[in-house]
Amino acid sequence: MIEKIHLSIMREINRQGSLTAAASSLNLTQSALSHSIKKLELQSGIALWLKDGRQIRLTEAGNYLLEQANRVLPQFERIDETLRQFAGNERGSLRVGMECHPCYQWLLKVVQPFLAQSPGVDIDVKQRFQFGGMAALFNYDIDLLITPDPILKEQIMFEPVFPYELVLVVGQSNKLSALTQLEPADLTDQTLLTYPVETARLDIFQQFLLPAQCMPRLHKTLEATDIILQMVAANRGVTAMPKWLALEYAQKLPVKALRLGNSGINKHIYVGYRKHEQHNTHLQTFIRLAKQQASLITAG
Amino acid sequence: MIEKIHLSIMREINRQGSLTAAASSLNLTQSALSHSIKKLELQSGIALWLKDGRQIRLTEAGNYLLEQANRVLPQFERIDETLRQFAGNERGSLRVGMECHPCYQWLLKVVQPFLAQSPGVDIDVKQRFQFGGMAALFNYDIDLLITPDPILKEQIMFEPVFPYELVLVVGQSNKLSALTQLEPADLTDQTLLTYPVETARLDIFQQFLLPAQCMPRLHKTLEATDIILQMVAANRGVTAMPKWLALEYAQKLPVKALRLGNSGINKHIYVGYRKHEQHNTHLQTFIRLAKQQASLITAG
DNA sequence: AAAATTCAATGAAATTTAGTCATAGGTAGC
DNA sequence: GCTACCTATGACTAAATTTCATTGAATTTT
Repeated sequence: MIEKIHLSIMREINRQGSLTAAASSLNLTQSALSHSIKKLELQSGIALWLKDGRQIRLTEAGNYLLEQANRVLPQFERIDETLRQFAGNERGSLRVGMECHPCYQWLLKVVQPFLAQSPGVDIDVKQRFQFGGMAALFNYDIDLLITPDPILKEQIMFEPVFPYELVLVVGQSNKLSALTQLEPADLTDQTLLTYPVETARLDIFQQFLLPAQCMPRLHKTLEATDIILQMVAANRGVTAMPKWLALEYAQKLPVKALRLGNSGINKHIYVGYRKHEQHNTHLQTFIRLAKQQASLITAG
Repeated sequence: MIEKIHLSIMREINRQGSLTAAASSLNLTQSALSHSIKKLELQSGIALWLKDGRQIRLTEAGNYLLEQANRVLPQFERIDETLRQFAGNERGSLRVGMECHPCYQWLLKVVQPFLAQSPGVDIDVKQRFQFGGMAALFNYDIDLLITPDPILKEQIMFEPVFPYELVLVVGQSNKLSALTQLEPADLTDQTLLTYPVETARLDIFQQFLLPAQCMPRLHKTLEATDIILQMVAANRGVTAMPKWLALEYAQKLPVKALRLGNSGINKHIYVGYRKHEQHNTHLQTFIRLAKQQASLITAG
């Protein structure tokens, strides 16, 4: 069986033109090389060199093997180089899971500087999970989970990244837009638009409507944030979203952000990761950039 | 540095799902494999597997290396297979040199059965030599030389392949076509068409005209046999070629073959090869087929 | 033409490397 | 909690690679 060293020998003898020179270039004695090639030819059952006196000429088979050496060896060299990059943390990938639909715009603002800073590191964003984000984190389907609802577990570390207030967004022609602050009962004759996830994961239900045993007149689900906002602007319904995002939309569309309850619904976005990976450089770089971006938003 | 064995280990652990199974599949003990991978991870300075209890999961770097293993190892397997073919004489190439222009048609009839019989062996035909066919043979530019003029040398073996008579081909409207046999003087008012080689290599000069101190009225050279024959048919000149080839053309064109001198010019085509390669299977196969084809022609 | 130099091959010895054995510590399943 | 199975580890061993010392042959130099 041909080994890598055999390919190296073929290439080096060809490059150097003599056994002695090839040997020293391979950090071997001439004797070792002589033994090696003899064994190789014996094992493969075929002459690779024609030796006339001290002249060395490749046989056909030898020439073939040389070609292969020049083809295969660079592949090993690239593997070595890439592995060195992995070891030096210059290469890798970060699989980010998102359980926070409206955070997508913000995530984009984190990904950009991250990619610029770590040229060898790829980012993959997943938004659909068969058994939820936590399971995906456990199963190594993702490395980082962005969620407003951390679940405390022994193995998983959660860090708050930025605080936000959940507000209700209504169209300017909606009668509610006259108010500055809402009570649960205000929604009973409204159409509520949300992402298509279980109500258990919608804070507008969990923290606002259900405690007061109120329900909206109608609950419709939509995939795309932009479309939801268009609907709200047309007064076809109302929706809940982080205040910072609502304010962004309010600049472009005739919508208004209203506080939910007396003191508002205040939450945090968290990032979670497997505890034993807390020293993963890429992970921490990402979190640092995420916090940085978050502070820009909350400040603005 | 990554070695082939490391790639094999990556692939086998992935295939088998456990160290123990991979070890036995590699004909190693579990211990040996454990030692190996530990050393590999230590040397490359990077974890390739995450081991949680008895579960094994690849790290990113490990996954990368696995991909490379699945890409590179098959290349080794192909090299091994090809080398085995070389060793079993099922593969190789034969570089044939030709110093006999009209033999080309005949060569094609030899090449065809050869390629069919030896699927792994390529044939390369060379017709132009910087320093002549013998030098090419010496320099390993060709393995076999087909020539009507063997030069006896210590290192080179020549074998006659088939006898032929050199005849003059004239157009049917040529006045010579009335004769059955020619004397040198008959050509003094003719245009002689030959291949563009030195007259020293043209038997019509060496063996017929020059001994009688005769010369044709005009000597024109042409590259292509077919064109020469067209010219002869149009009575624009005469040419010399082996009788068997002349007869083939006589069936398609209005030309006639005439004997040169009393008993004709009788020659042989020879094949020459380096003496120490007399046991080269492909060479001997080729020569056998060549003789076979020759006997078909001389019989017909 | 002789001498000196360079190169490759070889056998024996030495060294390094890889592999085995025996064993211990865990985890998963019953 | 028991059993079966898997991995890790240290000491030992076998095998392989490499070196050393030497020889013979081919080139080059003198």
